[in-house]
Amino acid sequence: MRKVAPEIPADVLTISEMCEAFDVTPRTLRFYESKELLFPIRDGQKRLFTRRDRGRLKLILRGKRFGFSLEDIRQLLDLYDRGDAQEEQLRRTYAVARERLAQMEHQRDELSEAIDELRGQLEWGAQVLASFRQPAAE
Amino acid sequence: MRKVAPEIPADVLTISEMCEAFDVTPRTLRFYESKELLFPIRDGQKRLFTRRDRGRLKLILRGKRFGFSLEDIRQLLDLYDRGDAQEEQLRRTYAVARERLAQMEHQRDELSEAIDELRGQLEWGAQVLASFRQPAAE
DNA sequence: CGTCACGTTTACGTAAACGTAAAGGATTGA
DNA sequence: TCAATCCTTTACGTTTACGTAAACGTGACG
Repeated sequence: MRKVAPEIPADVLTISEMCEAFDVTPRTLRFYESKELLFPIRDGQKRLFTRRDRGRLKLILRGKRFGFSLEDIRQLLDLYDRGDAQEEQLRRTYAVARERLAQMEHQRDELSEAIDELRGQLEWGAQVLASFRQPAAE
Repeated sequence: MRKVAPEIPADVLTISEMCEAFDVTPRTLRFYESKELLFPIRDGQKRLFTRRDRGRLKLILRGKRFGFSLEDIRQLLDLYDRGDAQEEQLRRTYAVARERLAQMEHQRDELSEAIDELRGQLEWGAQVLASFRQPAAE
């Protein structure tokens, strides 16, 4: 039974429950904690992840999908955290996000170009392969 | 003056000429040689890059634009090299390239999704920012 | 002869985001 | 009490594509 003594919020998850819930490994959660992205409370030795941690992890994973580095994410999270000077913080977050968006669009465009070029090569390859089957008529 | 003695082809480039021509660093060229992607000949200590090396480097750089790893590129280059069993080799190269194309398209699609999602967030952010300027009418 | 300029080798460093192993506490059920 | 889980910490390993530093060779020029 979980110790009832100190004030441990009821809705906390153990590390394995967290892993289950978010499909990550324990190593990942400990790593994020070491990087100050998460701040689970302790029940003796054990980590207990609060609702706040779950919210943060959700944002972290979303950030990763956006291609932000963990360090970027940490900074953004810290901005939300402090909650003071709301407008200025939001403005900065907004700026960072816009920059990142521009990067991603650029990356997408380059990728698209490479895809087109590679498609061209493939077409050529396909024709050469076809010519093996049907030796050139000329 | 370059030693005239042994049979050194005339159209070779020194390492710095290569760097100039392809906009890479010496370290890169030595690294590629160590990975058996390039095979410059030697004039004493010095590397001399032949026409063949230049052709290979061109392919290497193109391969990198396609997002192939150097190891992938090495294998493909080796296939071209051996030049035997033309059809089978080409077929395999073709297969590898198609696979890579699929990967790239997938990556592009994911990126596009993330871009759209991020755009949404930005729009939201912009509105919140606007609301700071023009306190909510309700 | 000294000293640039250019080249060489060897080998450790870097970045990110964890993986993986070792060794050991703590709780629980049989 | 033994063993099975679950958890912990510490710390080295992985991957890729080079960067960077140290120490030295070689040839040309003044």
